Formats: sequence, C-alpha cells, structure tokens
Amino acid sequence: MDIVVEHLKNHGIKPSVQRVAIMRYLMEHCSHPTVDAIYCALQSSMPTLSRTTVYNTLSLLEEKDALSVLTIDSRNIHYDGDTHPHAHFMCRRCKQIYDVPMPDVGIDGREAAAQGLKVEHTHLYYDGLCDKCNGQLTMDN
Amino acid sequence: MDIVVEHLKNHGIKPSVQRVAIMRYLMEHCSHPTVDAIYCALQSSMPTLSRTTVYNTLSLLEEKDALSVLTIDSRNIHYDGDTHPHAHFMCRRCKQIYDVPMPDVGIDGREAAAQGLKVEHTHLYYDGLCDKCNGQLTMDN
DNA sequence: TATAAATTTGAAATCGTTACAAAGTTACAA
DNA sequence: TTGTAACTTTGTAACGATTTCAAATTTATA
Repeated sequence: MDIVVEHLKNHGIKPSVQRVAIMRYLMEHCSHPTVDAIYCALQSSMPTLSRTTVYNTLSLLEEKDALSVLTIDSRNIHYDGDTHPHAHFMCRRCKQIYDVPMPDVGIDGREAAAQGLKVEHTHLYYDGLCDKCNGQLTMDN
Repeated sequence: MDIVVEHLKNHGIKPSVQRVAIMRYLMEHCSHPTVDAIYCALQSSMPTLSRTTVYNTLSLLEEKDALSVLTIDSRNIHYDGDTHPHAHFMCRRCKQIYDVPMPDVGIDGREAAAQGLKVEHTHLYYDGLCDKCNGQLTMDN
C-alpha cells in the first residue's frame, strides 16, 4: 500500500485526495515548507485546491501527530513531515531552516515531568548564521 | 545605579523612559508576556505609550540581546527578560508557559557547528499538558 | 437510491505586525 | 543659551497570515 496513505491511516486520518497530496508533499520534501509554499506547490497539479483546505489539513495532521510543527520562525509556521527526533537551526539572515542531529545525550523532559508537566513534544531550536551568510557578512565588513 | 538602566547600557541601548519601562516590566514579571500584555500593563502609568513603540523597543532589545524571544507559541510571540539559560513548557490546553531547568548535560550546539552553522541562541521547548489541565481532562472523560 | 455525515471551497473578517510620515525629544556645536 | 541635526516616539494606515463561516461537493451508510 502507498506509504503516505498508510501513514495517514496509522494516525487515524481518512485519506482524502487533498490530505494525501499534502502529506505526500511533506514526506517527499525536507524543505520545512510554510502553508503558502505547500499551497503554491500543489496548485499546478490540483487547481481547485483551496488555501483553507491546506490550513484545515495541516491542523488535522498536527492534532493527530502525523507531522511536526516548527515554531522556530516567528513570522511563519513551518511544517516537517519527518517526525523522527531531530533539532533545527534557522539562519537569522537568509531564514533558511537546517536539520541538525539531536545531541547524543537524551533530552527526555524529566525536568518538566518533575514539576508535574506532562511532556508530549520536545523541540530544540538554534539560530545564528549559516555558513553562506556568515561568509558574506565577513567579506562585507 | 538602577539595575534596569544598567542592563540597557550594558547592551548598548540608550535608556529612554519608554525603553526603561518596558525592560523593567520584563525583568520584574516572569510571565513571558506578549506585546499586547506589555502594552496594556504599561498603559495606566504611561498613557501616551504607543503600541508601535512597544514593537520597536522589543525589536531593539532583541537585536541587542537584552531579552529572549520565545517562539514556542505559534500564535503570539512571548518575551522573557530572564536571559539565563532555561527551557520552556507550554500547555497545549491553557497556553500557559512555564519555566523549566535546562538538562544537566550541556546543549552546546556542537552538532550544528559541525555542519558549519554558527549558533548564537539555543531554545529548548516542550509542549503537552500542565498539571492542572491534565487533571481536568482526566476528570471529564 | 436516498439521506446523512464528512470534507472542501472561497469570500470575508480578524488580528498581530509593519510601514511610514509627522511630532516630539535629545545631543551637541556655535 | 540657541540652533541644528540626529534620534525617538507616536498614530494611522497598510499588510499578510490565519480563522470564520456558510454554501457546495463528496463520501459513507441505510
């Protein structure tokens, strides 16, 4: 069976055409797209697709834990179809988001649990300058 | 000298009346306020304060690293006057943000540095249910 | 095949944030 | 002190991401 359809079913989501298309886009692109990027990318193959459907679907996928929501960028929400644990880095200049391995030492949220908080998701974000932008800034000055 | 004024000067910020008031509010309140919360809170003591000034000032304080910007909530940016390293937890139900100690093991961003990324800030976020909301949900069901 | 339930759609509204230009304030040189 | 330039604050308008909502469409079920 289609791995995307299977993924949706595993998370209790009925695989409509739109939902499969959006989830497939996320699983095949590691670019951490925004709502608009997803909408524009699918536009050509699905001319009747509505922006609202993209919003609705992403909300559903989030609720069912079928994707990861990145709040690293305060201006736009980014989505990640890769739900394996990994950290993210965003360049403060070009705004690109990079995948970064999680530290070897486990971050298990025990400090939160110790104060009665029930942890469901953990996000590790870095920001700074990527290689490219750091080089350009160094040259400029 | 006033600790707030000193803090601003240490970060290369000229301490205007508005800037001191906003920075003071952040340093005296650990509630991770939003722009609107800060604006409304200072309204009474500074009737002429403009929302734009709050936005401008917070941008300046961010740029000069005089505060910490929390992007844990995708709907609203929260600000934290406490720049000592610590993690945050947001309850997915009541949206309250809690301070959590950083894990003992250092999170130093070496995995990012290893791929040429220059890390300037690190953010560790958890989400889930706080004690209160978890109890209420358990009772309801 | 009929009917109900679920899903999608597009337009309008909402709301946090930014742009911009005018008004006010501060710093500094004459 | 006074004049001038630089900086800061202010309010309005614009912007843009997201949500609301009701109608249209599709899917499931009796």
